[in-house]
Amino acid sequence: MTPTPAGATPVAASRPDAPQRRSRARRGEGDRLREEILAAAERLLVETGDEAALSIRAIASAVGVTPPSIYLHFTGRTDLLFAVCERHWAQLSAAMDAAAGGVEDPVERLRRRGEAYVRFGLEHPEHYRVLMMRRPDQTPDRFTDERLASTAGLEVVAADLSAAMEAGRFPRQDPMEAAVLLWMAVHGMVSLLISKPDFPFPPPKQLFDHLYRMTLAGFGGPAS
Amino acid sequence: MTPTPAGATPVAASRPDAPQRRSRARRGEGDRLREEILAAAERLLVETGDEAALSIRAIASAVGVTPPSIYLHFTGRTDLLFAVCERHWAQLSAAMDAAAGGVEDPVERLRRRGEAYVRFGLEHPEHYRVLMMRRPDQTPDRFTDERLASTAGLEVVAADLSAAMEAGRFPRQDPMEAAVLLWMAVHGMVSLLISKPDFPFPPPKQLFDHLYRMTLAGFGGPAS
DNA sequence: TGTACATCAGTGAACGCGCGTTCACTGATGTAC
DNA sequence: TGTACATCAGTGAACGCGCGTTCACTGATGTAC
Repeated sequence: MTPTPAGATPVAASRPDAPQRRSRARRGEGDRLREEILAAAERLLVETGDEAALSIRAIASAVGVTPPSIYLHFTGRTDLLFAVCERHWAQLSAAMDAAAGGVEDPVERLRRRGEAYVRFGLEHPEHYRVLMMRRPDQTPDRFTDERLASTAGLEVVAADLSAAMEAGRFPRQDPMEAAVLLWMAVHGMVSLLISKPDFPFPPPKQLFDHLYRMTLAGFGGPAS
Repeated sequence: MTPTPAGATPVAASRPDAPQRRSRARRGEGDRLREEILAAAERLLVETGDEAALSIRAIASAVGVTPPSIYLHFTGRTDLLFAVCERHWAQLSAAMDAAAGGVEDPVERLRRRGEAYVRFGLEHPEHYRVLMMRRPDQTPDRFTDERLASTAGLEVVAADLSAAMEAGRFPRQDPMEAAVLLWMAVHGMVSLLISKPDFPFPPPKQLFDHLYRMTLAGFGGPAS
């Protein structure tokens, strides 16, 4: 994911295929290992699709290093796990911002953010599971409240909803609460599709269109 | 949960407080242990709120029996775990049926079923997690498709939606797909409330009312 | 330019833990005679 | 009514596993003199 940091002079620098030998970092470059650990953990998460596969030993062996080395950069497994999560949060909200970028119409902005949210979830199911579906006692406190709200983009959504209400495109109501409901709707869609992949759901695109009609465009008149 | 089966003559029969000693079952009553195991597992699930607490050893000790005894009635941990789940499915759909029982108006029926669904989820968060949020590879095949659909009550919801459409109370659309969307909406609400209990959500009742307005009652006109 | 030395990136071996599962067994219970 | 015996509900001890984490260590790298 992250490109190899510049200055990695050694020849056999961590090839993802043969993670057997790893060249020791040079004097000031101890942090190189930290990045490699995070990258390997990320890769393991994607490949196995199971957060449980991120054991200290598995990660160490994926990097080509012994387990104790992990502790040079992380205080323990939990710390490492959340360092990985940290990146996912940024990705999700960045994906939504990118999708809405440059669009003026507030309803269309909402639609695009919703689509991006669903797409992120379906394309990174295990990331989404860690972010949004984890047991709360396995989620650190700093990943709640404002952090969570900004990741889901609640303020932005509420602002677009307000604009839509101003323009008479959406019935007047508490924009923040409506934003939460929209969040719950897309979350329900993503998490159910992730957890029950064998259930004969309609295709995601069709579902999302229908959801959009039922919650946003459908207001004020029957669906087509 | 289940009452002690009749004929349990022994004096110190499994008191939930002091599960130390357990009287051996009489000759034909080997199945008594099976029930006690299931009850203990259920109790552990509720008390700890963590499915991971249901280890063979923990359950055995809760019953007052040694670990190998479990294998007299279950082929392994997985088998036992899903035997416990089996009961939750029945509970969820029974709760919804009870809530809608005797109500004629289809929209009101939908509302009551939705409320019951949310209530079940919030009152039994760990049950709900096992039922609906588990990794698919940790859920047995027999818990998908028709089973899942009937637990969520999709057919009944679709029927009520059809009736509501007939009566002009809801815009015409594919009732089964709309039922799936309503399922996703309540699921999103329940699962997010469960996974992020510290997030400053509005109170569940208010959320559900708003959700109901946005999806069902809100169609055809602005919310109050 | 050469050498002693501090620093720093890691290693190797081991710890204790709880887990699911197995196997050979025991001892109370009921039944056949 | 009394006794040998088959049955059945469990037990006790142990297995191998992967885990997170620790501790004392090594050996290459750069720096001071």
